[in-house]
Amino acid sequence: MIAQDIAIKIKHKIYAPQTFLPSEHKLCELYGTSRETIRKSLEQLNELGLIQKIKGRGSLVLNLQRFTFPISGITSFKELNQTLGMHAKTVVLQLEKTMVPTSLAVGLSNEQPAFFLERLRLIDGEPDVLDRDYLLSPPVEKLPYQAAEDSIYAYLEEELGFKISYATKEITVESAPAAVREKLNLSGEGLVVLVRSLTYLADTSLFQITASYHRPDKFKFTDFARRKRILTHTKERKPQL
Amino acid sequence: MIAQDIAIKIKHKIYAPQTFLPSEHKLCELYGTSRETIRKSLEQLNELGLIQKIKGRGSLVLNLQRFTFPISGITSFKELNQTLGMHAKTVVLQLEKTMVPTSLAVGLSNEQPAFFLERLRLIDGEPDVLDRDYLLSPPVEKLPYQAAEDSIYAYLEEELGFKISYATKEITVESAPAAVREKLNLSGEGLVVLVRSLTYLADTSLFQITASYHRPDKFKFTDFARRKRILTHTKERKPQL
DNA sequence: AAGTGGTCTAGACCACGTT
DNA sequence: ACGTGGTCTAGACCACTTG
Repeated sequence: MIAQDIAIKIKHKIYAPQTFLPSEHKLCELYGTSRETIRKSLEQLNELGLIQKIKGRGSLVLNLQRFTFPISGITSFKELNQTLGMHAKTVVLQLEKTMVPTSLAVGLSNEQPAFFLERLRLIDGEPDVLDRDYLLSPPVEKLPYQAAEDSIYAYLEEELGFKISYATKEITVESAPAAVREKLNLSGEGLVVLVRSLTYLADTSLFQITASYHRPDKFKFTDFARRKRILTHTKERKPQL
Repeated sequence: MIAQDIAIKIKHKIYAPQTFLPSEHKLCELYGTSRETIRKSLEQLNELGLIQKIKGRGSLVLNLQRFTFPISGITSFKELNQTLGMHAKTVVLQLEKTMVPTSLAVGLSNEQPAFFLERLRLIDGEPDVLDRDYLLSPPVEKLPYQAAEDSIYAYLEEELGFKISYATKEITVESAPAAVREKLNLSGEGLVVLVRSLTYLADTSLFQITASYHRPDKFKFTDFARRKRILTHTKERKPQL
C-alpha cells in the first residue's frame, strides 16, 4: 500500500522527476511504520524503475516514462488500454471449449481441455494484434463472453480469486499463417512478431497459453531492467591450458 | 552471497526442480544468519524466476530454463556466450572517438563526445547481430580494443569500477539501412529486429546508447515476469455519465 | 559532523497448508 | 497442532555524500 501510494504521487508529479523522495526516516514518520517496512516499499519502486536509490544521497525519482508503456510485466491489454488512453478496441472472434492442440503441449499430460479464445485488437480502428489464448479448464471452469471482451485477468483475479503469479514470454519473428495474415491485413512477406506466453498461478500451475501475433510495423516492446549479478557471476571455469 | 550460493546449487541440481528448498528456518541455521536476511536472499531468487514461494508450503524450485537464455536483464553478449556455450564470436568492425549524432540525442546537452563501436556477432560462423554502441566519454575515458573484443561490461565494472545499474530497452521491427543489410547478409525486404538500449550507472548518468540489429530469423527474446499490482491499480477514474 | 541509504538482528504475530 | 512463508518491529552498525 505504501509503495502504491508513493507510486501514485510520482505519477501525479507530487514527487517530481529528478527530485529526491523524503528520506526513509521521514517516510517512517509519514506512514507511521518502521524503516524496514519503508525500505521494502522503496525496493518495489526501485525494481519497477520508478526511483533510483543512491547511497548517502537519497531516492531519486526517475523520469523514464514508466507509465506510458509498461508492457514488460504481465499486463493485460485492457490495463494497457486504460493506462495509455489509446483508442483501442477488442473484438472477440471466437470463444469455445476445446482441447489444447498437442503441438502446443508444454509437458501437458495427454488431453487437456481448455477455452480457446481468439481476439483481435484494434487501435484507432486498425487491426494491430491477434491474440490466441488457451485457458486451461481446470482451473478455469467458466469463461463468460463478457469477461473475454472486457478483461480476462480482472475476471480471474477479482471474480474467481485467482492468484496470477508469473509468466514466461518468448518473442520471435515468423511468417504468419494465412488466416492470421488476413485478419491483420498483412501485405508483403507476411512477417509477424510472435509473442508466446505461458502464464502461471501462485501454486505454479499453468493456466494460460497465449500466442500473440503483432503487425511488425506497429509492434513495440519496451523494457526496464536492472543489472543483476547473481546468475552472471556463476562463470564456468575454463580448463587451464 | 547467499542468493548466489543457492542459485548455484539450483543450477547444479543440488536443489532439484520441482522440489522445495530447505525451510527459511533451516537456511538460517545453515548460513548462520537471521530470517530476514535469508528472506532477502530468497526474494532475489523469486524475482529472477528461480523459485516460487508458496505460503504454508515452502520455496519451490522452478524448472524454467532460466540458465539457457537469460537475455531479459542487462546481460552482455560475452556473458551470454559463456552461459550458453554457443560457438559465438565477436568481430570489432570499428572503434573510434567521435561525437554522438544529434539524431540519437536523448536529451543530451549539445556536443557529446563518445566512443563509437561497431561489432558483428557471429554464431556458428553466421552473422547474427550487428551492435552499434556509443559509450559516452565522460564517463568512459579510455576504451582499449581488447575490451571491445572481449567484454565491455567486464572492463567497465572490474577494471574501472563502474556501477552499471539499469537500462531501458525498446524492441521494434524496422527496415535495415543498406550498410546493415549487407553486413548481416539480409535478403528479401531487409527487415531487422532493432533493439535500442539506454544504459545508466548507479548515479543515474547515461553512459551507453546502443542499437542492436538482429537477423529476424535468428532473433529470440525470452523474458520472465512476475505479476505486479502497483502500477496497474492506479486506474483512471471515468467521468460519471 | 550530520544525514543518507545498506545491511543485519532477534524477536513477534499472522495466514496458510499439512498432518 | 505444527511447520511453513508473510509481515513488521526497534534497534544497531556500516558506508557514502554533503556541508
